[in-house]
This record gives sequence, structure tokens and C-alpha cells, in this order.
Amino acid sequence: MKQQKILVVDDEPDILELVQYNLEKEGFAVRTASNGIEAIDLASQWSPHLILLDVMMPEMDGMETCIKIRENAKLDRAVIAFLTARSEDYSQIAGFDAGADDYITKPIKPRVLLSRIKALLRRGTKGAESKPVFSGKTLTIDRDRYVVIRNGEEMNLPKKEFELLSLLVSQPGKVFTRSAILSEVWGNDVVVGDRTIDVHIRKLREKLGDHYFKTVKGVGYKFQEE
Amino acid sequence: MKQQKILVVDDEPDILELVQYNLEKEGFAVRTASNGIEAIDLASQWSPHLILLDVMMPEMDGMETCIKIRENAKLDRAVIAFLTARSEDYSQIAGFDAGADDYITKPIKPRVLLSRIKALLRRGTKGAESKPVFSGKTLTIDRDRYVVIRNGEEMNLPKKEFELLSLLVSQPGKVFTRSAILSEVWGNDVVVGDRTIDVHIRKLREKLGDHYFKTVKGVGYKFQEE
DNA sequence: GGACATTCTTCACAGACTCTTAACCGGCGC
DNA sequence: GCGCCGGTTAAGAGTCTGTGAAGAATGTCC
Repeated sequence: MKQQKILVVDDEPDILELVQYNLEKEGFAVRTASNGIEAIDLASQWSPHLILLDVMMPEMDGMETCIKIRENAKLDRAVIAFLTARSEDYSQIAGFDAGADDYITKPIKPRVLLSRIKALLRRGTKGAESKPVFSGKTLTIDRDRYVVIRNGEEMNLPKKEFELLSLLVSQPGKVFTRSAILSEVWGNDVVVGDRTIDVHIRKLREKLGDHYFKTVKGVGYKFQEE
Repeated sequence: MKQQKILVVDDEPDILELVQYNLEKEGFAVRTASNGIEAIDLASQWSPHLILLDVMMPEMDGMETCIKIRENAKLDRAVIAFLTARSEDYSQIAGFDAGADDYITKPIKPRVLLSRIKALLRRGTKGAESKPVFSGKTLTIDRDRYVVIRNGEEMNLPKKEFELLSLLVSQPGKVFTRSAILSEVWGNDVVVGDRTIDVHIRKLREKLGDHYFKTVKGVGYKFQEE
């Protein structure tokens, strides 16, 4: 499954580090911000699944940040949880009213935090997912349905070919080096021979048409329409 | 919006009354149960949106009740929150693992409770709201009645098959990876063998027809009509 | 509580498809 | 001509799913 992205916002580096360490150990992708402005910035670019927000922060406090985030339509699906020093009633109420989904009290205990986050994400992702579709004039890649559509005609490709095509089409015209292709499609720790990529490119050329794929000698391959 | 239904489970009449009073004042429909067995019974008939569960109870404790409720597919969408005397870590962890969505500590403060419940329900209804029926040309899934209708003919499926079908039909054409299927149908912390999904897919193919289910090698399965 | 039915999971293996490899070919620049 | 680089091909290795059957787990009915 796709890695879940968590944004942690706190002004204390110690806390950031502690939380980041524990979450990454569990396989989450973690980024941090140390104030509300940074947080909103990063959140709107990165679209995390969950945002952990410290209530007490300089510049812009957690509550305000939360409201701002909720106003951003792109972050509609994000789950927001507050971190706070004590379970102060008034702050809890304000937090929930601001659109928070949960409330976690410090001191943070890693195991509790993890359980809680998992429960939150379990809920949060049940709804809808995004649809990563790359599209050009004559070729469309639908990653959700795992099909390639050329001139209205659907076709299925084997996994590696699909992933390779997907990568190239994601940035038409850009040249991908062999090593970049290897690390994106095969992963960093897989070792395969030199000719393997060629063979897959060839299959794609066979199935889709020679003209889509341009070889840049000594560098790599790129996708181009027509 | 339709009135939200809340089931409160506790063995102390005082607590029941306090909570019931406060929730009804806010417009919720409230029912109570004083032990786990009653709770399960009432829950499966009444299908509440949220269940408040005391951890410490005679007969069957909250944890056990929670697990039983989660096993009941009809109550899949219900949000479960625990009530407990103190914020004991181990109990929190056990609670979340049992499938709880939140953890509220006693003594209960009405305003906090309300804010919290509203936040939970907001979250709970965000995703798949009141759409217990997925429908296509020849296949209809009625989650409320737990039946599948194909060409006007009703049929019953075992729980796992029903849930699996339900998931796939919810987004026709979309490929669900094995791990996504596992986490949605089996839950995040259940470990089952590789072939288990295949076997269930096969049963569905047997019962409904081969053509509905398409295998995407190395990726997962998808549902397609015709 | 026991007998029976249903459902769920596991296992081993076959078969199909996919991926990689290796050997060879041809173009190009020096 | 030689070395470098990518293209081509076919064969073999490898991976993944389908399948039948059997055993565990669960539920049901007296």
C-alpha cells in the first residue's frame, strides 16, 4: 500500500525528532514544520494524510493554523490531531470546533501515539482516494484502473511495462536516465542487467508505436507525443 | 440531516442517565444498555451511528464487546468510543487495537463529551455516508439488507465474500491492491496467507460469473461490469 | 452438549504469464 | 577497424494466480 504521509508541527525540535523517529520506524513518511506558516505551506504542497499540530506555538498558534488548513479545499481529506500539554477542557472544545479530529495530550508516549494515529488513519482513508491520471493527446494513463488508453482504446500492460510507461509519461519530453528509471521502477536495491530496460522499451514501442519513445544516446529515454 | 443515533453502554445507571440527558438535549437519539450482551443485541437491531462503551463492565467487558461489534458487518460504519476511569496506556492501546475510534476519560464533563462526539460523528460520516447500496447494470449490493441482487434475483453471500465484493463494486474499474483489500476487508492487524484473497475471489467468480472480476497480475483485482 | 453445516484459511502444485539474461547485430564516431 | 552503445531475439528463470482438497474455526439446531 501507498505510504501514508504525516506532517508534524511543533516549535520544539526535541518533540519533532521524537515523533518523527517513532513514526518513520513504523513506515510513515514524515515531514516537520516548526510553526503554523511553514505548516500551511508544506501541507498545501505535500498533501499529508494526517497533521499533528501543537496547540502552543509562536507566530500562529495551532488553533488558527487548523482553521486555515480546513479552509483549504485541497486538504479536505486530511485528518488533523492536536497535541497539547494538558487536557484543558476549553482548549479541547475550541479544537474540535476548529475542525480537529482528535486530541492527544503530552507527554507523548510513543506506543499510545502510534495506536491513536493508526486508528485515525483507518477512519480517514475509508472515504475517497485521489485519481492519478496522466494524459496527453493520444495517450492516457489511468493508474487507478491500471489501464492505458490510446485513441479511446483500452489496453492492459504488464506491471513493469506499465510502471515504466507511467514514469516516462509523467513528464513528457523529460529525459530519464537509466539509473533514474532503475531506481523509480525497479527500486534502489534491485540489480538488473543493462539490457533489461531496453527490452521493456522495445515492448512498449511494439505495443504503442515507435514514435512515442525517443532514445537519447548515452543518457536515457524520453516520452514524446507524435 | 437525519437524527444521529447513539448507544450508551455502562453498568452504572447514574452515568447512563447523565450522558443520555446531555445527548438528548443536543438532539441525538439515545438508547442505553447496561452490559455487553444487551449492547450487542441492541446495536445489531438499531444500528447506531456511535457507540459509547464503558471499559469496566460485568458479564462482558468493553474490549470484548467492541471486538464482537466490529465482527458484525452490519455495524461496520459505527463509530466506537471507549469510556474509562483513567487514561491507562495499556488499556488505550488494547482499545484501539480492538477497533475503537476514540477514548474518553472519566469523570465525564458534558461539554467535552459533546464536542468530542460531534467531532467523531463529523469524521465518521465524512466518507461513505448513508449509501448502503452500490449499483451497476446487472449487480446491486444492498449493505443494509446484506444481500446481492443480480438480474433481479437475490442472493446471500458469506460475510467475507460480501465485504470483498462490496469493496470492489464500490469503485468499479478501480484496481485494488492485495494489501488494500487486506486492510479494508480483513483489517490492519490481521495476518492471513497469500492465497486467501484468491480463494474468495474464486468463490465470487463461481457464484456471480467469471467476467465480473479482472485480475491485474502483480497488482490486484478489479470489478468490471459486462 | 453434541452433531452437523457453513465459512474461512492454508497448502501444494500446475499452468500461464512476465521478466531477465545472454548472445548477436548494426550504427556511429574516432 | 575498433570500441561504445543501443536494438533485437529467443530461451530460461522466475513470479504470480488458479485450483482442489483438507483442516480449522465458527455458527446452528436439537
